Amino acid sequence: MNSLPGRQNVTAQDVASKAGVSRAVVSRALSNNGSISPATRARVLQVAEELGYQVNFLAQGLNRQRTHLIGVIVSHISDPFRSSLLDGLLGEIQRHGFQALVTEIHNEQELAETLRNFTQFRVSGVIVTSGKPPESLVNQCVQQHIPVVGINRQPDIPGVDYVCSDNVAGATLAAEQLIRAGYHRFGWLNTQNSTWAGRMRGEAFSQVLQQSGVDIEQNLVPLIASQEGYHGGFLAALQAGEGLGVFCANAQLACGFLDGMRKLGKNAPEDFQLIGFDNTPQTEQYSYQLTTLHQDIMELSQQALAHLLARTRNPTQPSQISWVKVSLIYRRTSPSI
Amino acid sequence: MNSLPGRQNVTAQDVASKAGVSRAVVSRALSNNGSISPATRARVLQVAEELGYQVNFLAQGLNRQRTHLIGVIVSHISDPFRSSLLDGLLGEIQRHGFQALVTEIHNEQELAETLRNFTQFRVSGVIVTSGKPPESLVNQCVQQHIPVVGINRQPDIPGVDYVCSDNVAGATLAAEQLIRAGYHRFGWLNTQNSTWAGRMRGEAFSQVLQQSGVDIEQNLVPLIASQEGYHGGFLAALQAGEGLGVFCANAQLACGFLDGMRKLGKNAPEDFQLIGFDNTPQTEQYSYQLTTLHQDIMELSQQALAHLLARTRNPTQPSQISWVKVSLIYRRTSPSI
DNA sequence: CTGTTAGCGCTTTCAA
DNA sequence: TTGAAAGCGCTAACAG
Repeated sequence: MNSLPGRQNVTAQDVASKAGVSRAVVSRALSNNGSISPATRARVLQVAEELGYQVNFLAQGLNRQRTHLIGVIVSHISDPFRSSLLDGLLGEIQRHGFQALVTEIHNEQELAETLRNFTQFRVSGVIVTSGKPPESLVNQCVQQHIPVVGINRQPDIPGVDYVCSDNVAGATLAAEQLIRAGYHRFGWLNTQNSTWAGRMRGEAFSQVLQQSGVDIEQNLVPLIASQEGYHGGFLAALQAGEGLGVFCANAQLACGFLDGMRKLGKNAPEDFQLIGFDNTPQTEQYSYQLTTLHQDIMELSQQALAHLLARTRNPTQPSQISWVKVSLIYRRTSPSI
Repeated sequence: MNSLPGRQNVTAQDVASKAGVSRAVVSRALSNNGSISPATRARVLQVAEELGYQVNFLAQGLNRQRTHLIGVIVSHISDPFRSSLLDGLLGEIQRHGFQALVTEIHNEQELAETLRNFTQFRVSGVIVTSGKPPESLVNQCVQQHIPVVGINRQPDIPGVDYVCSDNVAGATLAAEQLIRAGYHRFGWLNTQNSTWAGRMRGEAFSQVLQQSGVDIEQNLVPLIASQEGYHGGFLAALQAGEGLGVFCANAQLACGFLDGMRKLGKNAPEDFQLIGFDNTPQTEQYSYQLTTLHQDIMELSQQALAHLLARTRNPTQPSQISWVKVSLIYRRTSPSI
């Protein structure tokens, strides 16, 4: 062995020396970029292996002006849907040979800082699953040819691609199902400070009901939770009247609402019906069995990566937006008819 | 404005030129490292601000041989406890001014690759929440002075620090509570391929029972789930006999078990009692109200970071291990007496 | 096909 | 206190 014990790190130069070639050849051998004879290539690879050579990504990135890093902006990852989405995204990111730089934000200012930090690492792309990035910063990314894609965000920044679940289709399925179940009075459950996706679902629900002849002034009851998540839904149950067909903006609110109603001695589907959104693992559990709209996380993740890669190839192409199909999963709280 | 529109990126040289100083001075101004007169410092900072200068982390890292990145190895992040832990870790990592490189692994081989990739980015530290890193690779980290800390891992690699919830204390609390509740027959629910932490909880439970005079051959029933998570617990309920005081390795199994029992028409605490581990948000919900051992995620995360920082200062110190206190949260499935 | 060379952008001795 | 200069480790254009 000629690797000294205290040796910090083996570099391309070390490999070059031992293989009797120049640094450049080593670079070519490892990146199969630039011509090199199969024989030397093999020899270099062999030596690299022996020496346990690992490319220094910082040096590489500094040169290429780009790393194999993808920045992911998330929030509230202990929320089941969000952690499932992150799960899906990480899978796709890694499948494509990237590594994820994940930052959890708590407000828009952190989002801005994060975006800056990402560019300082010369990431290959940014995925935003939470918050709304300031347009000026996004433009800086665009200028630096760093693709940005938003998931379930309002698609309104030029140069950014979006992938969203088809909220309108989802709301339509929900409305139709509740009408089919014979309901004439409806509830729409959402938090006070809803995301864009949540609001969109509510508006579409209302619109479909109206188109079906429902007097929404009289017969569509807004149930506005003063806080997010399970607890918000639980408390909102106190506001709920009798015999509603309820559509809910997300799974956590829905589970909370269901439990809140149970505490009041009412249950679905006997006393009301309930359709949630997201189809998180919890909604399937025996104690909930919530009828819910399934968001296709695999598809969302795949589309997100596809957009990043496409825009890497063609940075100036017009903003793309894909709507991902949702499907209604019939369970106990609003059974199939 | 003298920043050209198509300008790729403003560098320290740009700032230096405009401020009429050398690159070196700019570096000093921004890192307050090396002496510099307050006046020039202020001027440089001012100019940097105007030009919107951002340090190139790749160049910086290449020089310093270290980035402000911390690698985090996770798995199954859609699991509630794991996503909560990741949440806590990200919070701590960011609070200390680092960014998280998160990789989800599915087997030990991916773990090894990930560890390599982390070192290729010259991370400041590695946190392992899943899997068991090969000792040889960890040693390479140690040699390169990259601190490694394991969370809830078996503490057996020299040079690695560990932070673990106090499983023995938890199991003891559970055993005592079930005994206090008057049980003479007990169940221990775990998955077939358990983590080290899970096994440890089971062994401690058994031991405490034995010390309390329970004939564990006769009266400690092992309930071994053939799969992980909620579903595993659900199916395991079929094996469960009557009138057991059950302790369970984690929250997901416990929720599944509870639901499985309910499906069989049995409920806690009437027909059996159940104590889980983890205190995930779900265990608190109205439909579960699971008595459970709380893992202090904030503390786990803080200790993990503390170890990383300590070892950064003193890379060769002996392996440290901190046991984090757990507490029993009394809820319906095994009420306080 | 291979080697030489000139950087990528920053930090850090070492003199001045 | 400041500047010059030597890298950190790698890539890519250009000759040979």
